[in-house]
Amino acid sequence: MPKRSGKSEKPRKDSRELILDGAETVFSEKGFYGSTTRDIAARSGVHLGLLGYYFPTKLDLYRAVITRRAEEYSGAMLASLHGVRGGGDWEDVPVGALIQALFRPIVDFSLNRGPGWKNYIRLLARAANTRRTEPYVQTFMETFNPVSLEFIDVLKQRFPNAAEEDIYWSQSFLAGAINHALIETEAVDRYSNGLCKSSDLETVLAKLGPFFAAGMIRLAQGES
Amino acid sequence: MPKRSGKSEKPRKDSRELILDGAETVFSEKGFYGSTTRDIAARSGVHLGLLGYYFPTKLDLYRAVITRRAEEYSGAMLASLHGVRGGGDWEDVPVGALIQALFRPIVDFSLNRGPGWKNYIRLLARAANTRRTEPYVQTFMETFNPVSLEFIDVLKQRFPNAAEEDIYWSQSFLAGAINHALIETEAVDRYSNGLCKSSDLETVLAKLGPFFAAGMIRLAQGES
DNA sequence: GTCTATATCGCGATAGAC
DNA sequence: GTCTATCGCGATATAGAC
Repeated sequence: MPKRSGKSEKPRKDSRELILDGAETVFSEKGFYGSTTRDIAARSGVHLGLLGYYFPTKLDLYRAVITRRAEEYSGAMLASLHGVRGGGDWEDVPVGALIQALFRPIVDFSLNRGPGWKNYIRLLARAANTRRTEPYVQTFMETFNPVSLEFIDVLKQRFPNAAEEDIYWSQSFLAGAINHALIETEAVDRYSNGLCKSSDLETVLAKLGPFFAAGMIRLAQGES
Repeated sequence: MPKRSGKSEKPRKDSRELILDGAETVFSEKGFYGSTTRDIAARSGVHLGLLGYYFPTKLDLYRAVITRRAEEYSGAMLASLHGVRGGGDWEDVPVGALIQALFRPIVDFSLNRGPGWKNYIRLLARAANTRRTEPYVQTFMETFNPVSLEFIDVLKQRFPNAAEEDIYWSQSFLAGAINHALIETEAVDRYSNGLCKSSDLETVLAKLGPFFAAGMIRLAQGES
């Protein structure tokens, strides 16, 4: 072990964790190709050569960043989604509440769990908006597709009479909107002259619930 | 001029256009940082050094790709948007028709005007989902922000009693959804096992109109 | 004016010294 | 476990061929 010789030494993060933190920051800001390993090494405060020791390739490093927090994150989303059901039937859950339950952990983790989580979530939103042919999104897909599929399954139970394709399109529209918000392009900040802030995820969640509930209900009624 | 000596010679594209075509293709698939000038040169069928002759930097090339089709594209969107008004009042235009009018040229150009346009539109959708701090989105913003602002202005007239911020959030959600669709991540293809195809922009447009009309109406009613 | 060859320098990756 | 040296590829500036 690197930095823990004696018993009462500072429990300082080891190099591997420092690298993951730095990579998380840089990848979330610049994307996979826009990030350089040299920049990641500098921000992590470790020597460049060490990256190759812990993570043979840049792709391995990216995957490790995704994997590190994946279980805690996807678990929180699924728990929150199923928590809103209570003991009853999915058909009794208001659609807006259902949507907000799924995304509540995103907002909480991004706002209240420190910059690491905020960076992580932005990194994931970037990956979600990337073509599936890119090799670096494979790990993201394998890890988080089950969450999306679970949500889709819940939607099917919530709208048992809706056409299946309308469920899929609804989920796609919703995913696009939330990812756009999580990337924080600051487009809405500019258009609104600061009235709306893309960093204000609480407001995003508050608006997103009724907005997409209305859209889903309309589509499910077959009015397309 | 490079390749047109006589009168009856084949009107072959000159190198500059070939480079722009190749760059459009590569940028739309891999993004700015994921694309290499060598790849662009190879796909354009020109020598690498020629890129530097016509476009000093990769950024200049990217900007030129955006600029080449910008006027025709934004003009078509604005014309279609204002065409749906007819001679009457914005408040009389159905919201779904208004949304579909804005995006109708996107679908038409992407599906019926050749691969160059399809690539161009995907490239723009990528840029729209990129943080505004990235230098390479500057040209995109300057060129297409007026279109978004015009649409926002129309929405304000269509919903004169809505809170301003709800107009901005509505536009943001809509932009996120359409960009996600135009990037064609193929996420919906996988979730639906091929039932829905992200390349099927006609269906996207058909679903998107009623879906987002319902969302906007709900938000405009103040039910957030 | 158009195009090619080449050199410089930063980046990803690796073998090996300490 | 950490750092050095180095290689091949990336972006790009330049000299000069046509």
